[in-house]
Amino acid sequence: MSINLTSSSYLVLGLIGLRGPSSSYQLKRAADRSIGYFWPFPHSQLYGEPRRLAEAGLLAESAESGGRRRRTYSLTDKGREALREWLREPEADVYQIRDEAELKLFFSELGDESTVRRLAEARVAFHRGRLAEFKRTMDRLGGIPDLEQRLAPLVLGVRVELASLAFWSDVLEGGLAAARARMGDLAEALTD
Amino acid sequence: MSINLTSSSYLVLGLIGLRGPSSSYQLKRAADRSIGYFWPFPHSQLYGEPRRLAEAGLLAESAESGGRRRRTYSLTDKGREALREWLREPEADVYQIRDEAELKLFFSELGDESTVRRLAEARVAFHRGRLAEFKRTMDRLGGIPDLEQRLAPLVLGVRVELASLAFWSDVLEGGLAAARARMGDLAEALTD
DNA sequence: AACGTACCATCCGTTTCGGACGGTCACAAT
DNA sequence: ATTGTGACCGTCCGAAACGGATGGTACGTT
Repeated sequence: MSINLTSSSYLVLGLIGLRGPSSSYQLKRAADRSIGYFWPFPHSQLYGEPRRLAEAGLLAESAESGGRRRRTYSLTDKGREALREWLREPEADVYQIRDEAELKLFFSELGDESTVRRLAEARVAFHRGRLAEFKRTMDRLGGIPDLEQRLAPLVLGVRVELASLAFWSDVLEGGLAAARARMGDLAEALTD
Repeated sequence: MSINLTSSSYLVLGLIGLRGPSSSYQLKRAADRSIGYFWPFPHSQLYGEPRRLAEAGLLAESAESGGRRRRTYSLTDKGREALREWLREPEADVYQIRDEAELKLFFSELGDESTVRRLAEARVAFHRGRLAEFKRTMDRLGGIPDLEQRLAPLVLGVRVELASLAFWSDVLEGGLAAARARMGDLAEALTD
């Protein structure tokens, strides 16, 4: 009856904790607009995982209405407790960045001379796009009070995106050497 | 005979392109110290993928010596061409961040009041550690000339890590509101 | 000769992925 | 009334990724 919970399990539990009773589709929608940026999650998992959690007693499942095959899940006490326990632990095991652009950058000496410049152009546009998306979300949620926590990962996201954008802009303007020169003081950051 | 090449395929091709003929084990070593930071890659793939690429004619395979089951792979012309073509395309399909800490941050309102602070403490230490690692690598490679390209992803990594560290430090010092206030000017970045 | 340790390769059960497919509902145009 | 359309919704399944367990080799040290 006891299953092992992954970060993805907690994503599901947490989303339901924040939203209240939800169907898989609603979870997918909610994830796409928020935490999906920091934890990619294929929609098919949003159907499988809740079922697993329901079997383990962490969620309550209620099937529904006529032709619709929709199921609604809600947190049980056990589920809420599991979530709290996870949050009590400040450890975060998973931290992964997977960026094909950095792959191309690393191998750029195997291409021609325009490789880096063209890559930088594309990446400046890309990160601008992400920032614009983040801004839209922040503007949409900005007015609502007591949202500091849900906005927080977005704030971190913006700061990371600004750093990436600055890097690629520097590459575009002054090449790799410039991007390195404007890196900031590493030694200082380490001794504070 | 034609297989579909993933980013991971190009990681293998590229690594061999940079290093010259290499065994799987050498690739694993090389990846761990460099590009592995930006493209997680389980060691078992470093044995399977080259074989696949050899079957497709992109790598040449040479088995070796006595008891050792070691195989050495080198780029064929076809492999080198595939790599160049990939580099010619500035598009980068994959960009994923997967950070369990951001998950906990997003759901922090479901925990107790100390959740965010404790998380921030742990994360400051974590990102300091990553920066220290990056610094060691940069110092080790810093002296060698003509390494600008291979250092570049590391430079981006440092800049991103500095941004993350700054975010969590701000949270620690002034809470989420402070972290948001010191976010930098989003509108400005978007209009440049 | 025995030991320790780095080096090296494979296997295999499990999880994740993502796209294809198929169905339902509300509403509007015909 | 019928058809159309687009959003809504759920499942399946083959393929790929994952990562830990296992087991062997080379080589220097004691």
